[in-house]
Amino acid sequence: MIAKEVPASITGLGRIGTRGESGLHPVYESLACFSCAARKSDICGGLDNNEIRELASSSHRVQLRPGETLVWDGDAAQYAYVITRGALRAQKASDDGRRQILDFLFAGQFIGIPSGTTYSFDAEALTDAEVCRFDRRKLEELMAKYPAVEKGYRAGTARQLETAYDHAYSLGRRSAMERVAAFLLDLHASSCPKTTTGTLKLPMTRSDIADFLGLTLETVSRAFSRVKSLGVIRLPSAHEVEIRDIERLKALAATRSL
Amino acid sequence: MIAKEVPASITGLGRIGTRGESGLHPVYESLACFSCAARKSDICGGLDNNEIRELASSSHRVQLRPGETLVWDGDAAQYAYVITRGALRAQKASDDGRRQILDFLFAGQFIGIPSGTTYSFDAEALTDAEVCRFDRRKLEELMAKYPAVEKGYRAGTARQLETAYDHAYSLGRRSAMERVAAFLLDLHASSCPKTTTGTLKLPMTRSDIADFLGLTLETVSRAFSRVKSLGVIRLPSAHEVEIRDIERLKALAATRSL
DNA sequence: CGCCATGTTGAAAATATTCAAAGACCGTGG
DNA sequence: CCACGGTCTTTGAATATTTTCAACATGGCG
Repeated sequence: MIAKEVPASITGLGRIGTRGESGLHPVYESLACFSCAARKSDICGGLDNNEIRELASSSHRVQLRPGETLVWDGDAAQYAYVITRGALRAQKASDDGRRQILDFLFAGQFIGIPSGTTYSFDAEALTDAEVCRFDRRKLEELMAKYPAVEKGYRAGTARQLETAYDHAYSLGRRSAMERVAAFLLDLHASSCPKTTTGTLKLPMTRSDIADFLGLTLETVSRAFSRVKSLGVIRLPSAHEVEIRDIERLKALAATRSL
Repeated sequence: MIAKEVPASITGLGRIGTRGESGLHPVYESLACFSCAARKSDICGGLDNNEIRELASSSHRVQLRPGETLVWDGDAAQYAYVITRGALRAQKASDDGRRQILDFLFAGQFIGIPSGTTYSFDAEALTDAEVCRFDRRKLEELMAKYPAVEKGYRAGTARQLETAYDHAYSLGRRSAMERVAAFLLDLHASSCPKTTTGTLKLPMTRSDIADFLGLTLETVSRAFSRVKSLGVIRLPSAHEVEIRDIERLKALAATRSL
């Protein structure tokens, strides 16, 4: 399965007509970056509209279908990516079929920059998604040239480490109920898609959640039902969660019993 | 408890007499760095003997007693540290007394550099230990001036992330037996102290191991006994582990049953 | 020599998993 | 538009693993 690629420099909302066509009058040309969901992300956020042209000139938009794998754990890391649309999961898989999801990734987050030479996880699309692909060599040049990019990279890496450490605490020390409650709170605070009324739209399955929380899908489902029966959340559907009492949810996320 | 501090620039094995005295003839002056266990570490390893003087001039050696805390989770990160002797644990603690150890740290590893503004864990000495303290501001200057330092920092951070991801896999998806086996293999491959015959000298208690592996100390103790009874390790004492059959240990670390 | 922290082992209890079955949802094609 | 098939979710009951509670052993250190 080959992902579709479009140069970022000619992809943009300022254009009328189908994506990717060219030859229009320059006044209609608009950089995809200008309206990109990741415009304020760690990597792109530190550059002004002129500087970002340089970044865009060495980037391509890549389209992903649900289930499509963007990078493989252990592969040589030639590219770095910034997610511009949709959701992905970062995961470690073992040959006996077990899987640990490390994080769910949404627009603005980057993949593949910190590792020295190889990717340290699989990254797979949960939904239809779009990423902006950068050549890592070129990105290193840009980091050297624009300290803001370097700084953004560092901030992003620091956040990834922090996320990983909090996750380790959950996996090692929290009960199933606490993990599920904490998961919902994290999603709530993240850039996970939400309805206008604030209801979370979960792009992942119960099995994904289970593999993220170190549980089975049945245990996750039971915990969801339990939190619902306590009146703390509503479940309009299996993939929609309305948080009705965030304080009690916080209590559930930090209390060993119940 | 205040840790003792000694300027790194006048601490060294080339000196005769008590640590920290000054005024001797310059020919006896020897930089502590030259014989430092962390000389080849990520931060210091990229600098030559002349460049390292500049690094040393803004560093201090700090002595730690067992149980002493070097940095606190959430505190403003003014300093970065490189471990030069002994062992520390990096951990997350919650106010209800639960604790998750994120990593055991030995000579050469650094603490406190990636985070933007605050430390992301407690770092506490397991043994008598010594760390080399750097002002983070100064270190940032050095990173800008010497790309090798910057590169070492990135390599170190990438390794920390990789370690965290592998740990998440263990915590979320491995059985108690697998975790203990994998832990021993990791220690074996680490810079954890060993006897001349290769026997591991564990600087941590069963309780520390439990809090690292997301288990109870009883479960860890039972797993040690089990691996021992299988003839895969010997336990000359509770804190010494001799690996007798590393292939079978690897099998134990990757097999769900047993 | 004895004390206190640490480690080991056993039995009961709690938590999560496994196996199983039924229900809900989604997209497709008739 | 509805029926169909497959996937995902929920729930129940039995089982397995780990934890908890408890007792005893060990070992370092005054």
